[in-house]
Amino acid sequence: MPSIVEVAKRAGVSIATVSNVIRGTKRVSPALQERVQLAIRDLDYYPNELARSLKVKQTRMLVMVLPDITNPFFPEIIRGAEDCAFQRGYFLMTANTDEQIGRERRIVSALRSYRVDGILLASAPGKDISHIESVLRAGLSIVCLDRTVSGIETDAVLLDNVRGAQECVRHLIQAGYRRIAIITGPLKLLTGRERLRGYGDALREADIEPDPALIFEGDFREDSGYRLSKEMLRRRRKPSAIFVCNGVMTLGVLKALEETGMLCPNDIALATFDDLMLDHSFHPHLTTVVQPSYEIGARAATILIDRIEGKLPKEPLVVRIAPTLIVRESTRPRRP
Amino acid sequence: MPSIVEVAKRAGVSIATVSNVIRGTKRVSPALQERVQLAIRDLDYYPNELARSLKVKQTRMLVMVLPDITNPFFPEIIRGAEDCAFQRGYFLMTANTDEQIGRERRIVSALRSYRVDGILLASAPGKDISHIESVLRAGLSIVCLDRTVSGIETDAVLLDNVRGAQECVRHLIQAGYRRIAIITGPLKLLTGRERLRGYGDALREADIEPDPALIFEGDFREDSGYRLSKEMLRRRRKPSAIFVCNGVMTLGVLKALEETGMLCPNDIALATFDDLMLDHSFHPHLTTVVQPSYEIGARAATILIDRIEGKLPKEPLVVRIAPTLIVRESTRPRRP
DNA sequence: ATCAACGATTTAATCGTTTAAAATACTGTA
DNA sequence: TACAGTATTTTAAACGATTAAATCGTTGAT
Repeated sequence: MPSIVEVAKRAGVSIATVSNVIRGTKRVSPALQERVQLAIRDLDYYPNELARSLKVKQTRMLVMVLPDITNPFFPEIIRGAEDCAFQRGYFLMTANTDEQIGRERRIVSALRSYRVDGILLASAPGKDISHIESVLRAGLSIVCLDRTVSGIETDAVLLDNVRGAQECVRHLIQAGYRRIAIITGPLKLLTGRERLRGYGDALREADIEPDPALIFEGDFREDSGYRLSKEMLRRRRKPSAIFVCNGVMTLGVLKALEETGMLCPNDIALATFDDLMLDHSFHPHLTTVVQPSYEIGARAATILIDRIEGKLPKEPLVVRIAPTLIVRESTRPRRP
Repeated sequence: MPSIVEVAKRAGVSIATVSNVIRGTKRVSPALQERVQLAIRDLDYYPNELARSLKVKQTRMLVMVLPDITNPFFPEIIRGAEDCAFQRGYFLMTANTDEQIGRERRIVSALRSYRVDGILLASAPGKDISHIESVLRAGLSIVCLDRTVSGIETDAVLLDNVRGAQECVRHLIQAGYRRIAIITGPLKLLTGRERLRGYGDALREADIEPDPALIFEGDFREDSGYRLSKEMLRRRRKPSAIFVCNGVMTLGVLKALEETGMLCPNDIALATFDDLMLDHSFHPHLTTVVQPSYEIGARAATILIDRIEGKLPKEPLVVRIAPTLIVRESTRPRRP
């Protein structure tokens, strides 16, 4: 790999001149520009970003750290962030923690050593968050995504979970359902707690006292959706509707329904978070709280870059994005 | 961010000593080791990987460049590669090209400037592949994944597409289907062509002449599955089975089936590539050619790292991974 | 003709590491 | 006590860029 000195030599100029024509920092005469460009072509020269970053102390590199890349909810977020980053001259990549706080630590440490300019983080649950604290103290910018890291104040882009859940459950109630079960996310996750809160709010609003026997704590993975709904369908007093707090768990619920031979919405109604692609294939179509994923990603990247470039006031900025409720057949109004 | 000189100062030693205790390159006395470690703790020092990489000319950074992060086929590949990379002391991230060769160019160029050690590439289709050629000439290692870049010789990990398709179609024939339609991938992609070939092979093997009217070229996206199957179901002479060449297109096919009111497998049989999660929710369960995605990723990363470390002979290494056919209800044997 | 003023170019210091080579400290032996 | 031979530590030169400061040429005014 040729370096700037080889380009300079070949063009018969100093390395400063080469640098200036590449970056356009200073005027250089057309004649020299020409020669330098030619040398660059000839040698197939690509500036060494490591050296540049070392000198100017910024890498223009952003990384999104995600807990579970197999959750189809995330890819659109990536695209939104990527597009935004590119527009503003940054480069975005993705890393994956598998919901393990240990891996998250490792990755964040590595990113710190690589001196990336900023991190978009959907943190894995866990109590030891010292890696985040220390990286923040070191001056790296972090924007939280989808979930916050509890006990830490940063910029964040979050869904308005309470409202999303509330509207959805409210809709179920209006459609005539009363015994509404919920399969929540992990309650150590903000997302999990907030959606549960929205559920409770909607019930109380309609003077229904939330029944602890109808609240099932899942973990956002398919299997917990399967297990928990299996369990609830085994009970004598079954719910008339289930509200599932994310799309992946819903896959498990569908499997359980099928196995128990229950039909939706006649035997039981179903509403869910996250619009996976399965609304096309599963019959009936599911009533869903849809998150504007692309927008969430784009928004988070915007804030991150603004923060990096010092365009934001000191106080952490927390943005809540509104979800949309899409009503489909799986919650058809109940015949009285 | 403190640098090595600050650590050295605080510990009262030279920077060389600090470097030596961090990297363990040379013996240093326990006393000094102690002092240095302490200084590192106190200052919360993280070595600057940019400086290190600049000096030693390697970054230990690998990047997987994917065409479509929303295709659920890829995430497991990422995990396989990630695990392998980590084990061997590398760091892996992901970038996304959105199937646009232009974006791929940009990303690959950026990676080149960042001096990453290697790239795992599932290339976007396109004729201008000069960016790949030039990056290879520069000595960067690339392992192709899922698809090759036509006209270029590199290491590659590919599915045995011909065999996968062939076995699947053979199974359809044995189950009594004769008019078997195929929805292929884009034929400019190796994957697309090979699966079509397997389809043809299986038919001819059974003395059935492939009927051009039953061959539909899709693009691996959901919409093409929908459109093409809509079209084929409008025909007077319908096929008795459809073989769909990837999972995402199958979602479209299912939607079309539902809209036209056709039932599977009674009205039409269905077999597909890629086990998306939908086998739980869609009834009946689909006969599927399953790719061992995790293994593909792990294998590709292994080869990449071996190549980087010079453990491989010069000739490009091309590995074919065998898929597995899982027979489910969607291809139930036909009643004669 | 002289010289100030300006524009174009080069020189050289710097970023934070690694690592050969030099310097220093320590050991045991004669 | 002196010294060879190690073991440990330090010095200093890279790596490949950026950029302030110095230098070099031109112009144009006097």
